[in-house]
Amino acid sequence: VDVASRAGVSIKTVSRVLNNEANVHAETRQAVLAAANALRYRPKLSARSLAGARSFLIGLLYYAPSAAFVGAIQQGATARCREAGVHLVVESLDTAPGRLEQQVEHMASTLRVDGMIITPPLCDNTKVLRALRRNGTRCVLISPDVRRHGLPIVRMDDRRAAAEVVQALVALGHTRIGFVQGDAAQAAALERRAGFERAMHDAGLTIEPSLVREGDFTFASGLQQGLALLALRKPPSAVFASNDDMALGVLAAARERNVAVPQALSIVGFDDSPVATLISPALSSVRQPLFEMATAAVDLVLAPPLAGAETELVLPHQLVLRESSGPVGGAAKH
Amino acid sequence: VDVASRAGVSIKTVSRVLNNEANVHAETRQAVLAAANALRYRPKLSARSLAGARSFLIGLLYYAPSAAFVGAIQQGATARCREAGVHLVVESLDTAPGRLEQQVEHMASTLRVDGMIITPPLCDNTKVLRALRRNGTRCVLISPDVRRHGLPIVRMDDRRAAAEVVQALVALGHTRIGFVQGDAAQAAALERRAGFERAMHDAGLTIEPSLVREGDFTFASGLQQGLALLALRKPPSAVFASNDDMALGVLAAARERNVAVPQALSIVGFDDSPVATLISPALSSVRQPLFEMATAAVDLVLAPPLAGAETELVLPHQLVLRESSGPVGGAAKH
DNA sequence: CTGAAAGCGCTTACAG
DNA sequence: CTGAAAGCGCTTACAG
Repeated sequence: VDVASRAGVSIKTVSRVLNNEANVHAETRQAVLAAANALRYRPKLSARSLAGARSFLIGLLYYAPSAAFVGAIQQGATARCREAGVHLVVESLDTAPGRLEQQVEHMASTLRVDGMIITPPLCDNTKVLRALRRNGTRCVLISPDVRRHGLPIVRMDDRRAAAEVVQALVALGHTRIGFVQGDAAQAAALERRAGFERAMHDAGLTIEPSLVREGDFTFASGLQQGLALLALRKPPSAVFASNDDMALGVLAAARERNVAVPQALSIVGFDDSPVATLISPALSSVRQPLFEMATAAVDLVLAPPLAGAETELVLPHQLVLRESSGPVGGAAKH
Repeated sequence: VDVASRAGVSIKTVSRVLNNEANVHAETRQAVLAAANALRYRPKLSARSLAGARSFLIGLLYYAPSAAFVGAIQQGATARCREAGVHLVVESLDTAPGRLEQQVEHMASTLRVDGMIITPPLCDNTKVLRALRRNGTRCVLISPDVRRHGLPIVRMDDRRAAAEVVQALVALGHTRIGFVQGDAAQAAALERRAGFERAMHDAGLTIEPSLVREGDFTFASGLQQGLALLALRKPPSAVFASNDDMALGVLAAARERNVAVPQALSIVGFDDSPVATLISPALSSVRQPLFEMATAAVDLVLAPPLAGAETELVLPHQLVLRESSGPVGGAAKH
């Protein structure tokens, strides 16, 4: 009202200008802008939200995430939200009681976010997704295992990335390449394994069963399988671990057995977690485009409702070769 | 309105019941609750916010934080917010343009959060704090360097924690204890150094200048100072690095010089970052009570406005001794 | 291109 | 212990 009277127009015109609507005379627009500026006027979100169809709030849903994941995702999400003039509401579900749908339902119905970004493993929780759908909440899924939800999806190509790791190792002369698989309950673990197998096959290499080990994404399992691999009569010259935690386990195994890395054993991980550059030798790994995935997810949430219904965005990853991998039978360090 | 008519009362009474106000007849209360339940009624936050004095939103302000920090803080903050029935809005400021006050001002005036949790280094940014104060936003600071803001503060005792590290090393028989300081621009770095010096003094040990090195909290500086310490004519038997990144650098230095850890060199870090248990030997470190600090910060934000004005909460840390530290001249591993 | 009116769904301040 | 009225600050739907 103050802005309107100062600019000599109606509040409706102020609303139009501030919402960048069409059909406002250029001069009128300037006058309103000037008045708003002079008065340091800021529209109140709760009023806009109550009267209109949008809340200017985007939800980000976590369930027991790792610190590195939260850190990377949120950097992208908050940055994009700031640019888009919306705010990011972070919700993490209680891991104790297990009535997840109910928690989600309550959250969605009181808060009325414009859309919600769902991270693993919730993006594969049918009940949670159904509760959200019932509520009419627009959802975007990040890296779901299953892709038949009919919801917009943002992910990377785990299979291809894994294949590229193998190709890089082959290019360094490795032929005996060990593989440590992640938790088989997660599709990413199987995707990475499939990529490993495909690339080995494409390179004309046989996959020796004893070189393919089953871990569970933990450091302990990496250590255990690393020791097992090094104890083989003919150990591998390179090990590709399905994530960084396990790669660090393999590295610890090599240390324990006095196997030089990368001279006698190359190690490559997956995730490019912060720790990769906090150890020596720095760990070769696959950088997941988490920042970009989060950015894209915000865009999809904000996109016209029908536009992205079947969208599946596959963002480019990056293989980062550092000190932990090198030519087979490599020269001494440095 | 629907709930009111179903329960046969006025909307005002419904409001009273749902807000847990006093002065409602027990039977009336039950009837309203039953009606609300049957109708699956959920109060709409934007309407409550517009009409009332609260927004049910708490802001969490970051500026270029580390993934580990965000992960730990947010776990605590989101959990507590869920319990308190409020929502956490995460804002990270643009690191590029530098008009931080303006960004903060815009955010606070449009969103109208009930309060804001400010993390380092913003909690020491006078301009940001002033912009928030001008706006009337209730602030709680996490681990500020300066403590004269007249604002509620939540922190840990860095000095005491550092002293405890030294005491633990002394208890293991160490007398030649090296110290790697963090970035002197951060008060925590100086606090930890002060704690180191005090404990050395209290233990009756002299501080040899060559054993006290200046790092900057990075892995590279830890590596560099670690190498310098090990190159001394009489190297230390233990090194206390002011954070985990630098401790990992010292560990890398020990590896490079073939110094066994912890047999020939004990190493203790600070932060207890996720990586501490992802390496071998697992890193001894000081666990910051970040989860608890976040929880407490939410409580302070929600507390009666005047109550916590001068509050300073110092939460207990924990020294976690793992494999990287051991008795001086320790026996072989295992 | 512009505006007057109604209404979003709650809480507040007041009366009884 | 309960309720009728006004109002929070915007957008919507409509008229011109």
